[in-house]
Amino acid sequence: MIPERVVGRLSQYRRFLMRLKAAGNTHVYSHNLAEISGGTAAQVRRDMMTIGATGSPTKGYEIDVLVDRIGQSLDAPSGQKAVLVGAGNLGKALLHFFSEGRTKLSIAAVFDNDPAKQGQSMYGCDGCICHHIDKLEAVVKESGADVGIITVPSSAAQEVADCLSSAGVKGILNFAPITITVDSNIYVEDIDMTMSLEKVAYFARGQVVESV
Amino acid sequence: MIPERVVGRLSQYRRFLMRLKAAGNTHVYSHNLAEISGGTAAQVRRDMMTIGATGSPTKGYEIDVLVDRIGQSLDAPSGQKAVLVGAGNLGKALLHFFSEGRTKLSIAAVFDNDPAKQGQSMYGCDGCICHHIDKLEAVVKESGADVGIITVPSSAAQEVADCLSSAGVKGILNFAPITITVDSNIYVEDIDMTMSLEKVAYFARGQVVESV
DNA sequence: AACTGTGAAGCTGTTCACAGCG
DNA sequence: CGCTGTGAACAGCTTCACAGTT
Repeated sequence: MIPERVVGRLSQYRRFLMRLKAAGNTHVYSHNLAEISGGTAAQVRRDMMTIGATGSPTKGYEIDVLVDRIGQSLDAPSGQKAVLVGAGNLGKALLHFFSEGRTKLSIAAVFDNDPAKQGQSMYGCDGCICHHIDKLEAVVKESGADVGIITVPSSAAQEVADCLSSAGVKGILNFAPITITVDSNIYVEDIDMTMSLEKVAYFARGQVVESV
Repeated sequence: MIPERVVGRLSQYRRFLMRLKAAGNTHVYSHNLAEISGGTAAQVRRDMMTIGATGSPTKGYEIDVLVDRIGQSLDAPSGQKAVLVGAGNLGKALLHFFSEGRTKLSIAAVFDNDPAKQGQSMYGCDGCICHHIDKLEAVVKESGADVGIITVPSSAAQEVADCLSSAGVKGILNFAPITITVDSNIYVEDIDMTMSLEKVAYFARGQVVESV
């Protein structure tokens, strides 16, 4: 089991590697990866150790091999599905984001309470249509999705989390700026934009960052 | 200077406190705050120590006092302004998000390259209109904004970062899934949704989390 | 010479544990 | 009693430093 921080960085590395590869490169050095991840070369090498990837002192790491190794470490071999609840601006934005995903992870279905949105086909969701939330459990079970994404307003977030939980998802990505409580065997990751903005605002002020 | 993690938690605490207050409460215990922040009571008390807040053994912390203290620690006394670049779905979602902000932080202006969006008035932005990016430097300087939010596609993110940088912002909240490089005295916070999703997907699989 | 792989050291943030208090 | 405030112990991650490799 890979530590959370490492998983995050591996995800970053991979995206960068794809980009490098597309640009025609075949190898990278640890310090290249360090640059984009905001870490050090030593840290990158540690991460490589964690997933058992190795490189050569002269050439660095071979991109194809590395991407493969990261995939073996992070991806479900047979693919993985997520459902998105909340088809507002944020939900739509995410569909666009994730649809460029060449990974083994796809959005299987979209749900929303708004009758006007139901039946609408959603970009990025394999031409699927937007369902009423009543269908959540059925769709999750049928599709075998194990990840839920919450992009509904705070007021509805807990309720949606409960639905997802009883539908059987194992992980939740929560965008509502509120703490949702679910069974402890479900992994919850919060993206709290308000918090991030307040952090930036704080550090943008006066705080001089040390330059070496 | 408060550590990054602490700033994040303080932001969370405050939001929860506002909610408690609205519900008619006057006091909280450290363990209440621990619950919503996913930490321990000891950690909450440490955080309180960091900002010099104190409570009483019998009543806990007084909400009004605490909110005030957090404000003194995090907020710019005279308010702070941010500009948002990229008025797509994500940008619009953020405007809605942040417009409920009762804090001292507001979105002063929105920019987008799309001529169809220019001149359009944007919800949540004080009735302001969407500007062409050419105006960025001028608007930033005039409004005194010191935070920039990047919600443009990856391909344009670095360019926007450069504009923001030379316009003089001191902090950037970057939603593009790519590492932007700017002068080291600018604080950059990345919100990498793809990474978060991949994390959730990873931990949703097989990984049994310890229950106490 | 420049990079990888890694034991060991170092840090930073977290938690323990307990004195003090209302 | 149950909670706060805090020195001290702890844990996990990060970085150092250097041997090994090509």
